[in-house]
Amino acid sequence: MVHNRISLFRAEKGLSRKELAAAVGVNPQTIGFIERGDYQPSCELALKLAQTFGVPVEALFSLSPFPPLSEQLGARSQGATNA
Amino acid sequence: MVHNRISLFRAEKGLSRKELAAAVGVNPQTIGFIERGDYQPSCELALKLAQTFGVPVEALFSLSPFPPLSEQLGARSQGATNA
DNA sequence: ATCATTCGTTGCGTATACGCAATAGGCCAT
DNA sequence: ATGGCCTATTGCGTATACGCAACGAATGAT
Repeated sequence: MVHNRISLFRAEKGLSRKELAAAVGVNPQTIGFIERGDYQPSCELALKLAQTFGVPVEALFSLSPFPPLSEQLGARSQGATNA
Repeated sequence: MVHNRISLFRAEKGLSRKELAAAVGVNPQTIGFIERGDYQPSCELALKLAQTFGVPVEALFSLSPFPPLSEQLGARSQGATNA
């Protein structure tokens, strides 16, 4: 299964699904389906999405689950990676 | 259209299509179809291929054509990038 | 209370990614 | 000359990615 962080990046850019869909040339529903994992994109769409957000494909899609943002940004209080 | 450099990396690793197919869990014909652009892989397969070769997806697949190896490796004699 | 925007979902259609089996040609052994 | 390995291709089947239209619900602005 493929995990993705599209909604995260979309939120950061302040884009609606409609806008993101227009940017990569698909239907807004398609973005929704992909975001919630109903289906995974083609390689081409993955490249376009990564290009739109200015990140590598691996930052958007992954074969293993993404860590929560708190962990990745170096949270201290709850004791994660750097205990 | 999506361009790819699978055959290049496969040649470097000395893998047959059968072996590469086994490594990523598809049929050997599927590798052949993808290599010659008959169809493009899913995002999941692209991730697995990139993982197998130890490169980012963008090194394997691209929305724009890949430059010839000679150019990328800094050829001098025929006058390319660094004239 | 209306209206716009966003999102979730469902249904139906088409294109295509993939599996599997079969065939055929090139090349390199023996 | 036979046999293996690699590759190309074709045909047929299924799963799924996508388009499009429609509807319902939630939010926010006026």
